[in-house]
Amino acid sequence: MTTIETTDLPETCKDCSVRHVGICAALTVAELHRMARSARHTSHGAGDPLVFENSEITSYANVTDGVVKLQRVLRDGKQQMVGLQFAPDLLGRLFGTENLLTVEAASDVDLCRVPKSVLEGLVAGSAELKQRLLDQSLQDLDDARDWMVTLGRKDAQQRVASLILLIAKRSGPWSSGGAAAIIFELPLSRSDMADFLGLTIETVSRQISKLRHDKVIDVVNHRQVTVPDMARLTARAG
Amino acid sequence: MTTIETTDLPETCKDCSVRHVGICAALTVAELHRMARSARHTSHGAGDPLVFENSEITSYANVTDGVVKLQRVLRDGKQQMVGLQFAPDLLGRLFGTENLLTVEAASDVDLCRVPKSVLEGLVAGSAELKQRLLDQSLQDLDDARDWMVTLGRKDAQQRVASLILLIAKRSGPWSSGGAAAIIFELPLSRSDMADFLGLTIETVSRQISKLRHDKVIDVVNHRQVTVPDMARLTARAG
DNA sequence: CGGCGTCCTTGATCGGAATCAAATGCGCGG
DNA sequence: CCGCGCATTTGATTCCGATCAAGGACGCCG
Repeated sequence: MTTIETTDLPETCKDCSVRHVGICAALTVAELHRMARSARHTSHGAGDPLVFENSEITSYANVTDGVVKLQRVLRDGKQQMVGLQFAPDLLGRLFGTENLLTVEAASDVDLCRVPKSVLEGLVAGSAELKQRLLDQSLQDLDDARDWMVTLGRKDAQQRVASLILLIAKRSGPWSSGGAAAIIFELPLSRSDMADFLGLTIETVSRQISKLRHDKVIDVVNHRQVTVPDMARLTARAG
Repeated sequence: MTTIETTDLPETCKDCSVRHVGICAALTVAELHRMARSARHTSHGAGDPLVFENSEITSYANVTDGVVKLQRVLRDGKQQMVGLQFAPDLLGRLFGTENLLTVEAASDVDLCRVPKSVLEGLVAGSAELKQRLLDQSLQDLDDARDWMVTLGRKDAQQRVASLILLIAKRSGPWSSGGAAAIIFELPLSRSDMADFLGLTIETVSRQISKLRHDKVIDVVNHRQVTVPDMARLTARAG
């Protein structure tokens, strides 16, 4: 008896929000089964630690919902965020043996964890998957380099505007032409934002107040942001 | 008649310094021939522009000798260096259509240029090559994230020490145990260093003077650096 | 040898973000 | 409803690095 593809999908994948994007989109049904057999879905609250720096890498994880912070901690306790991952990004340094980063849930997060050996086996067998991973790492590299410019050459005002812009863009694909206001929830606390931006909490807060005073953004409850005019925010981001 | 591998090598590859490393090490002799047929070696003096931001990508290039700067320029003329490439790194954003970076020779540089379509054809056909490129981009990503920490959280002294340390490590593999002094040539001008570090020329110069005064490094002719004790330099780098 | 240009160093002052300190707002449990 | 704890905002002061401004050092070319 022949069935259509969807009925053959592993149970865990059937309703998965990332089934058709990210690395899962690059897999055949057979490969999906192989992965799903050892995959496990987990949920985490905002602020939960997901991976500790210097721990051994034993699994990778697909972000199926929420936002995850990647950070590096200095000996003196200061920390710098080096990336944010949204669904459907893959978490974990491929082919690494040791985690170089601390990973924390920024918002509530759902993960689909896959043992290291299983994913690496799939990568070895699938040129398409390898291609997908290469694409993501190249994109991450572009993003990291963009952020280096922000950290190295922008002042506090431009940095804060850059971050809000970044989140606005990833929150909802927005019609670039339209002048409609964008509304979204910040997945980051002021402290997180400071860590991302290489600033202090106080400076972040002051710059947000200034942007608000200048009517570039509106903020309610510290978290919900409205951007009436993306072009004006973009201009502030340098 | 059977010949040993080396006699079958393309002429251009026979004496090439990167023949056995980087992407070339991942290629079969046949693939090397295919690449060599359209490859072209070029030499460039320090400071020569190699690639302009926003230009179309038409070729990739293997760095066979020297050091290359990757930088991003802001509208107001400020610039931030986002990476350094040494032999045998591959230059050029894979699968991109447009250069997002300005590329300049930091020192005298030799390149082996390959048309975009030729290299991409080879990548499509060789899992090993794809793997090698994935490895490099993952390494570049790790490096970029390391540097984000430097830019976001370190003070001027630590930044300058970090850069000298980085160059020292890439200049000559040094026996980590030994206390022998390391001597090397800086491939970067003060201005380049400032661009890399998100500082001004004056601040870089002052910090170098301070490191010299504290006997952490010795400098002659502005360029030749001696590090008597790597551990002490590492400590200064934060 | 002397003059000039470029790169680097050093000094004086200024400004923006960090730090120190306090007030306000807000959620939560009693 | 009140009081407590935490995150955020706001204010005052300090300090590091940018900026402005000279002064060397070195190489190149006449």
